[in-house]
Amino acid sequence: MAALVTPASVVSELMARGRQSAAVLAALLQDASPPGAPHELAAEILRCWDRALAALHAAEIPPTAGSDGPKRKPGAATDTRPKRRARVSGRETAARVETKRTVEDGYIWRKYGQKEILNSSHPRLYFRCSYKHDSGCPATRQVQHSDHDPSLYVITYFGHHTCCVGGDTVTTTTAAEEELLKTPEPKPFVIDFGSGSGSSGGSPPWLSSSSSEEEDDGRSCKQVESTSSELQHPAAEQSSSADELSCSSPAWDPLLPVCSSDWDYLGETSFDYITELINRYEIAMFQ
DNA sequence: CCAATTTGACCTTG
DNA sequence: CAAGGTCAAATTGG
Repeated sequence: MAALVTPASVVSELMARGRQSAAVLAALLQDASPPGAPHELAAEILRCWDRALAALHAAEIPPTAGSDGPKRKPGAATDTRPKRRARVSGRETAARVETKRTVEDGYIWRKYGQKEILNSSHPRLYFRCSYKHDSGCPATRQVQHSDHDPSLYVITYFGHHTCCVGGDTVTTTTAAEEELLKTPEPKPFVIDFGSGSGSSGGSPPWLSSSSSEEEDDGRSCKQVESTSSELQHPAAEQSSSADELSCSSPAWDPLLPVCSSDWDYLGETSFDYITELINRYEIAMFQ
């Protein structure tokens, strides 16, 4: 695994980091300034990262056996079930998030399973993008109580959204979610990005759909990953106004000129640029 | 009636 | 073979 360091993997990781930095930036902006152009710009940057990552992964993962390659003998048993997907763990990049509530990430999730996990006292819930069938969106996520801190939920994202719904078009929240979204108090959350592969399927946390008792209840967000810990700052509680946020803007066009031109502009310096912005906000907020 | 969730069974991987 | 991931029929709610 670690042996293979291909240019593509490096790019992928760098892009993932950039995307996550953008997420931090968006969160910081949300807390540091009133709604406006900076927010929109941050959101667009975020989506650009998402799209780029999705495109990159589409190119990386050949469509060959990627889909449902039923290795199984067709007439096995009596079931009429057409096919089953191989498990994805370990193969795809995953972004892990620990949160005290079900984070809204701009996507509509549909629960498709629940499983008791061996070394965990709580079941794991399985969600996939509601647009899986419409758009073939491969994004999935798993939600589970944290073992160490039962008040935390560990959300793991797999795959990237290809449904173009992220962030703005939708905001169908379930009743349970709306309850959750009513928790207005801003609390600090920790974002710690990095990790080897952490290209999150949609970390701008905000929409989800579920009603299971296992999944929702906290308030603040705490995104945790493995590598760096330098990106820890108090920031906005981001999900409480998710619906207004996402509904207000027209459907985002992933190919808006601002994206492509900004890409060219940012180029190699984007990380430094974002880092500098983050540092500035960090300094400002700690003063 | 339609759509989302629940839940048990099935399938793949290690 | 056990554990984890996914499917889809049944159930439930709007």
